[in-house]
Amino acid sequence: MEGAGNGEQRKGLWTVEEDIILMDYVKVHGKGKWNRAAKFTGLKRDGKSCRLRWMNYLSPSVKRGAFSEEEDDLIIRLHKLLGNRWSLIAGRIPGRTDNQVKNHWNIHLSKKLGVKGKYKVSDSSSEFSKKPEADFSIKSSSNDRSIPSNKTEAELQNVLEGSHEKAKEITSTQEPILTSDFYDPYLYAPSLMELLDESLDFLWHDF
DNA sequence: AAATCACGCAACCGCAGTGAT
DNA sequence: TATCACTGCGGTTGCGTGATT
Repeated sequence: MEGAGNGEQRKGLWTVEEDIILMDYVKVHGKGKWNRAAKFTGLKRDGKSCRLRWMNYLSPSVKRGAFSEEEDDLIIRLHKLLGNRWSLIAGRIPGRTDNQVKNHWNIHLSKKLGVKGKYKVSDSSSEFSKKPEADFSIKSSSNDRSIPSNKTEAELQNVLEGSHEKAKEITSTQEPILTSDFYDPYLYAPSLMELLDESLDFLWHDF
């Protein structure tokens, strides 16, 4: 891979200078091709590191600061439904990354809920507690936000498909909340979040 | 004031999936 | 069709910092 012949790779925390270099690169070339970004900028970081730094920290869509009660509540409920599918959960919480959600869960929420064992989600605690054999067959167009398959799959699909249409309606009449570059109507329409939240409610009573 | 501990966050690692050639 | 590069994800680790002793 890249970097193999590149002598020493820097590790650890990013410096301000590195951040600026990476941000400048993204400004000009856009996201993606992170390995090339690493080469092009001369950063002694590999592509994965550049990507992670951007996604988790530099991206303007990343919300900093403490999690709100609403976010906590949403995470708890989505985790109940989806298990440790952090990217999926984060995808439903505007401005939060999977890393943030994961950390927040492990540090705060798992304690709060008395979940035993770091990262462990008991098999029974999550309806969709992952495994490859499960049919995560429904894919959204833009990303791997697949939806677990089980008896509620169709319902969930309806929720999300309906949400998609509603999102278009909602977002077509309002300004994007965040920069267009990262704008995802699935995620950033507050009305949609409420809708999704309400729509999922019927799923919770089974748990 | 120094040492220790606990917590929180950022970053790394390994693997799997996907697309391009 | 096979291979490779790239991306994304979840789990884990390491470091910085504030609190406590």
